[in-house]
Amino acid sequence: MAVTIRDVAHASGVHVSTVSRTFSAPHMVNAETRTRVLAVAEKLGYRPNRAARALTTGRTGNLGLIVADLANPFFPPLIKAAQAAARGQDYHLFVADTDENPVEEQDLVQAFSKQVDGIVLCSPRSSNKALEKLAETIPFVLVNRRMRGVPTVVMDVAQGARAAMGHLAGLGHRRVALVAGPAGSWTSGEIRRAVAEVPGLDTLVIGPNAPTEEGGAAVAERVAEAGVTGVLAYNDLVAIGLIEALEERGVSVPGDVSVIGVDDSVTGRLHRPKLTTVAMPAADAGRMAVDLLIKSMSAATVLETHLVVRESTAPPKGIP
Amino acid sequence: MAVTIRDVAHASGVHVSTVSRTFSAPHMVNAETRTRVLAVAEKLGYRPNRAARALTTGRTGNLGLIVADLANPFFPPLIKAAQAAARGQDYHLFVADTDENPVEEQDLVQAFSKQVDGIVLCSPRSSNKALEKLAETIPFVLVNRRMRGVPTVVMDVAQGARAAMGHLAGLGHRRVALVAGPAGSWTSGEIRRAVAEVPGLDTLVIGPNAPTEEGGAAVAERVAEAGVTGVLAYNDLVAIGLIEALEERGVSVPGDVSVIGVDDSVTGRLHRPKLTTVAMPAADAGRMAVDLLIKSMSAATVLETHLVVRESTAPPKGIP
DNA sequence: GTGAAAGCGCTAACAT
DNA sequence: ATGTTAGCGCTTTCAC
Repeated sequence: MAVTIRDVAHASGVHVSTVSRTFSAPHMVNAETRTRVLAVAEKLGYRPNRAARALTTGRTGNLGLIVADLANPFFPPLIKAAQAAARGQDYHLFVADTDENPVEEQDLVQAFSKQVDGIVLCSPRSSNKALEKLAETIPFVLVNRRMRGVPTVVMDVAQGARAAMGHLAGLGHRRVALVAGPAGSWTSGEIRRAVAEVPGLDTLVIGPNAPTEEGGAAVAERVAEAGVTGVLAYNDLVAIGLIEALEERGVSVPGDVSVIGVDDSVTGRLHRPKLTTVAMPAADAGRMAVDLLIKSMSAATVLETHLVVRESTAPPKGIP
Repeated sequence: MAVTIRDVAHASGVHVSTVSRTFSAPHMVNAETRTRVLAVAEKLGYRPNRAARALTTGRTGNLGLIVADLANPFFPPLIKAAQAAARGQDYHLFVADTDENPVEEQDLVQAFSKQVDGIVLCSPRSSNKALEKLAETIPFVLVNRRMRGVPTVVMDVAQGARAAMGHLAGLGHRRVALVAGPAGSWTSGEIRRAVAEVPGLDTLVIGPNAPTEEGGAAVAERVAEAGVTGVLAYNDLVAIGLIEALEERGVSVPGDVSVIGVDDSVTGRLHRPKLTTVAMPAADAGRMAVDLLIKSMSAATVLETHLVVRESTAPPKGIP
């Protein structure tokens, strides 16, 4: 068994509460007692048990971040930024991956719920109903999913999608395809809705598809046979998978078919041909989500009051 | 405040211990009491508090995994495999990123230590001495770092590095460079040692360097001026950064300089020219590390006994 | 099969 | 400034 607060108390001849205070409210304990306790603690290798502390204080000092797929290059920049924001406010950030599985997603929220103070849920795949239930359990912030009553950070992908389709139209394309993302994805829905509004384009929607290279490769056949000359893919991975599979079939990109991705990931930048893509402010989203989470967790927002001096007050009589 | 075991006990007219048993030892409670308790718990939305449970049982059901940089494509496959292995044995896996910072690394181990049952520490950057101290706190398994007394999974990168240098020698290269990795990296040390043994090659060692594209790009000048015709880079990211920076300077790859990476990451496969690289069994490492960790945590390994029948036993007298 | 009670490691009033 | 006491939510003897 590890060394506890009690061992330290014994060894330094003070009470447990004094040891406790030495760590959580140092200014409340006599300087020389403090140094003695600290020395003993150091010698014994004492480490406060944060889980036990959380039991009384209700605060763990941890945040959770849940993503659909860590291997998707969209997420690392978001995670890194979230982490930096968390560290800057003295929180630790723990990450988990749902493998695109809604059940696992809900399970992970539960698993996190008593060990973190709040959760950032990125691109959730669960239904709104399921998310609403979870929201009662623990504070969370959603990224790329809009939901009534839950703090949210979304990226205006609709605007990007319209720009992408506009770019294709401007190049002279008329018959194009949208290779959509997975079923539970809010982003994919946004893109679908957005492209429907772009005039002058005959848009075939293909999907839902897995948000991976495999997902893109799997629809290459249909894209090649559909007679489209332009494609907007759900994300860079899908775009790349599609491009590679098209070229295997002798369809050249962008010679025969133009392809646009979404995310502006490192992967897309390194691919050849260099991928035209819709840039997503992932790092900003990560940072803001954490800031929002921490803000939403603070017990109450304190609004300033100010004194309005009118005519009901005056110096007491006798004071000129 | 969330609903606790006590609320459920009250509402279902039994004692807390019965509710506790309903969840942690269902067979010890009467079937109809159990269904009643379960129904009430469901209605109230009761969730066992795993942190509180951990306080008495000493078991959290969580594992931690710490990596130097989530954005390095080497890690996601490792993490995914580790996660699958953990889920398969009913553990949750929480991931954290140290940003290549040894202090942060130690800090994270501490932060994890009371909320997980064990930690997989991948490519640690801390000193052996620091790691030894941490190893007393909590069970952990090291990946790509060898240390006395700590379970370890390492990849035989030395053999891969020799093969890489052999490949260059076979192609006729004589003056080559090793672009090494960061200071704390065991892998980088292994590679350095390995390449020193390869005969017939005049090897310039450049480093330590950051294990990123920037790290590779930063040494392009030196590589170009060193008059080497072949390079082994610490990893794929460094190799790619180097290649891009060389080509910007008009040095063609592999026309003027051959470059080899390490990791066989997705990123390397998608880059053009397609990267020659040393494949690392990252997924295997992730899976094995988790298996090893769980095995090392089990209180004791139980060895089978068997009965050896010799001559000291016989039927009782009177039984023919 | 279920209840009573102690205790996991820690913090937070309340005393002194 | 320090000690006392009562829990936080849960499990686990020990009785009955």
